[in-house]
Amino acid sequence: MNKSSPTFSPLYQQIKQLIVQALEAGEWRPGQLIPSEQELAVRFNVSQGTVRKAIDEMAAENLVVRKQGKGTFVASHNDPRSLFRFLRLVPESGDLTPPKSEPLECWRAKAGVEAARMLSIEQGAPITIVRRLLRFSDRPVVIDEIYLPGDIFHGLTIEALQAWEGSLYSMLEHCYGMRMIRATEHIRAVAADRGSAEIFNVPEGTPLLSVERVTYTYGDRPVEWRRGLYQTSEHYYFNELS
Amino acid sequence: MNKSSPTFSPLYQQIKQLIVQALEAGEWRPGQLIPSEQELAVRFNVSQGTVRKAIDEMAAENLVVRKQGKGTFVASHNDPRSLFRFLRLVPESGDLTPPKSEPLECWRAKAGVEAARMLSIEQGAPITIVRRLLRFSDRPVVIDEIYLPGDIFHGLTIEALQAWEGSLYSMLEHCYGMRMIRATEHIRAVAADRGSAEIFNVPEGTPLLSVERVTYTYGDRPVEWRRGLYQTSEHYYFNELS
DNA sequence: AAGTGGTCTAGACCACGTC
DNA sequence: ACGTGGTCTAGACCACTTT
Repeated sequence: MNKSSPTFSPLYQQIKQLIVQALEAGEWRPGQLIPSEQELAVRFNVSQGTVRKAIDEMAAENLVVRKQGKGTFVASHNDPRSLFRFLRLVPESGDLTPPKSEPLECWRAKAGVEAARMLSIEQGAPITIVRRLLRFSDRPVVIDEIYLPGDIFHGLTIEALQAWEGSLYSMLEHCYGMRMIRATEHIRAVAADRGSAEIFNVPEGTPLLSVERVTYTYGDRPVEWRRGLYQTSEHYYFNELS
Repeated sequence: MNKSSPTFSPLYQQIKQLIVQALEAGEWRPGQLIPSEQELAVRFNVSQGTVRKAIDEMAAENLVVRKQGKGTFVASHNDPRSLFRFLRLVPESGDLTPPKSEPLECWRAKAGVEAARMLSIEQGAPITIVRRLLRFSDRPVVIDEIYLPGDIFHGLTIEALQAWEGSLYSMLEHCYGMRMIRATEHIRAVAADRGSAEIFNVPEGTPLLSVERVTYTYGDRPVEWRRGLYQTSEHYYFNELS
């Protein structure tokens, strides 16, 4: 049916896009079961094998999670397994208890040049900025400054952030239906300025990791820009190259 | 054939292991063409689809590279595409010309406690240590100190390192038949000591990225341990989270 | 024209979880 | 017993590369 088409794309890719669109439209919510491969095969009028290959790719991209004998589920940031997917900081001690988030500030502003470019929005568009502290075993280890497009995440307040149990992404997913899919990070070593040094209780000038992240949702749309300062005397950023 | 076996493993996984063993044994060298799926199916007495799934996984792990119409090739570090797979440092300018390696020292020693643990060898076993500088556009950006098991990489000299055009891994692959498959990195921010500061031509105490890497070959055997210091004022470590 | 990997189908059976 | 995803097979055809 795609004979000699210049914009050829395999059938399973087309099916994948249809399923992703259904995900994006919220047809099934994070954590929920999606229809079985057989049902989807009937719905899209293709063989089960073609649906399987589409879902295989989606599972590889962490969009869904397969569970043998049970079915396929929409991936969710509530799942504790996905916590260290985006926060790659590990304590030297090996202690795996998740850090505690302590919101410091939350205010509205207009997007500057840089924030507008990173978030692909108009300069001057409304944004919400969150500053927060992450504590591992009560010790301050991460300071995050988070830039969010205001028209997506309207009504976000520091009270709501304080009240939420769990990660920021699980909150944004639950309250705004926005699922974070992938991110890119730019990492540098910088010197602690006055403010950070006080929070971390280290001398000014102490080397810190600067981690700039842009996070994308379905369709590679950027929906978050943040800069983190990581205090790495007792923690390290873990990365796997393959 | 695996009916109710407690150590059940899918047929395609067994085939994959057989092919990996053939790779490890050097039956086909890096860069070379491996037999077609049909030939392998006959050789192992399974269907082509089963061989396909085995090779699919190997391609996902960068062990081999598929090329439609041509065949499947053993992955090689000579391939320029695999350069930035292990060196995730990118210049701010976006310039993609590969850095130049400048070997500084190369000497033999006995493994200390740390090197022995990282390389899974006996303490006191012979090792070779290489110090080198990486220049991007003639500017010194990376200092590496590289620990290699001496019994694998015997006879490695600074002259050989200086003479080799290309990456260190492509040399180790070509001269010692040792292919680096995957690596883990621990990243911290540290202050430049006297020696590094001089080489980078920055003030002592300047924040630098410390990147500790353990590299593994087939069968998850560690064969390299290194510590890199990255000067990140005009470059950044790039990472993709997915 | 021939050979390779890539796609698509259809059917059988297995392993796992739930009822 | 049933439904789910997971494996395995066999065959047809497509897209790409080389001869």
